[in-house]
Amino acid sequence: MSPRRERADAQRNREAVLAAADRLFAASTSPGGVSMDDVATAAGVGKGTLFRRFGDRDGLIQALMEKRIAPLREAVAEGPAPLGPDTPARERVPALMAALLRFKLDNRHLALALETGGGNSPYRAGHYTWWHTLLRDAVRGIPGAPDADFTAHALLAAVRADLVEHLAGGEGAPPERLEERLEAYVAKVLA
Amino acid sequence: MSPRRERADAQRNREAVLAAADRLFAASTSPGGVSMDDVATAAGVGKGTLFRRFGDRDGLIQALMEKRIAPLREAVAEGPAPLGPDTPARERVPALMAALLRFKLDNRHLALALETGGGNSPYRAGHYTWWHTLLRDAVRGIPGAPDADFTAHALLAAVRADLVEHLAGGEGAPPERLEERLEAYVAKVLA
DNA sequence: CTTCAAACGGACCAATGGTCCACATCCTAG
DNA sequence: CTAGGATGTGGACCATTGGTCCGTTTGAAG
Repeated sequence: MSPRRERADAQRNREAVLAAADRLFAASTSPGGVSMDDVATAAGVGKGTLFRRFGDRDGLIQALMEKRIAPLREAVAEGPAPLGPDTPARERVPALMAALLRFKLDNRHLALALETGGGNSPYRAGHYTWWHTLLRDAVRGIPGAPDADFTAHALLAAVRADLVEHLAGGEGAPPERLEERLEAYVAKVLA
Repeated sequence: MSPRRERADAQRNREAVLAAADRLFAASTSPGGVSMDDVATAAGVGKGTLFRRFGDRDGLIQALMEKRIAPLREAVAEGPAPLGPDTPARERVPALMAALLRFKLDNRHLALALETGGGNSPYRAGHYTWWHTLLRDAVRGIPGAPDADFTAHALLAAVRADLVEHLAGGEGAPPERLEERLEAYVAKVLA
């Protein structure tokens, strides 16, 4: 039952891999430009180690993402308003969306890697389900909003990594402008 | 200047490839399950021919898509209301969205292949740009709607192939239900 | 120090998108 | 009808990449 603490070298390697991967993804323009070999090499680790730890490419990216998003997740799960659970729905939904957008802006490379990564849709990732459930329940608390389940999906779609990348990266829209536009849009949906 | 008509065998082969590819994509659950080799073999054609004609995987998929969507495109560009250009914006936007959703439902495999295909985002495909411009201009005609450019992006995001697939395929939502939900959502956005 | 489960690393594998070019086929000029 | 150049063909070949395997090394418990 007691899973016997992680070996010291294992831990060191895990962190090295995570760090290297983060660096590489941030440096590359498109996630596809970073191969698992690259990551292993940059981390000074064999491929076997890499795969043993993270299972597959997707696992690595998810681990990376999880680490980065943890603070936000916590703020949402048990923090104060306007993100925490005690916030009135009307105020919380826009706040959640704004936070998500900001996160994706700040972590474009990772979000992109996660969402456009393998052939498997982002909709199966636990990540997505978590946000969807959260948002859906929040939307439910707003009278007059249409079907909460679908609305949550549609709202999340509006901040998908590649769209954000297209708007902020491809076209040169500054973050604030995007935030404004999203805010207005969300307001309209919840009106 | 006159590009000298396409050779007869070439045409025959092109059609064979298109047909085979369509069939294969329709049959496979995920687009990744269909390799270029598969297509070539199924079409009774060499790989060289395949690539000569369509350039690369993406080219093939785009050609396929183009063929399928042509009627809808035409109906929108020069047909009668509620899709054609003479439709009042208030009525046209929902109609466009409904038509797009239905199209994606009817061509799930293709839409999926196109949007989740290569590492390149769907946002660079001429396909997307066309719809976005169209929708943006239509939204502009509706007083009270927020920023038309962003709204168009957000609305299109709500009918992205993988989301549609997730809702209609993964969960078992019947098409009509989806259409209703989308309609209500769009109405809200344009209210 | 001994022991052994845990971890390592890199050679190896299979799949796949894409290229190349010797050869076949079509079309047209004469 | 024929010849010859343009166009098209096919499949061997290549490079890359995610992922596996297993003989060797290493950390840590006793």
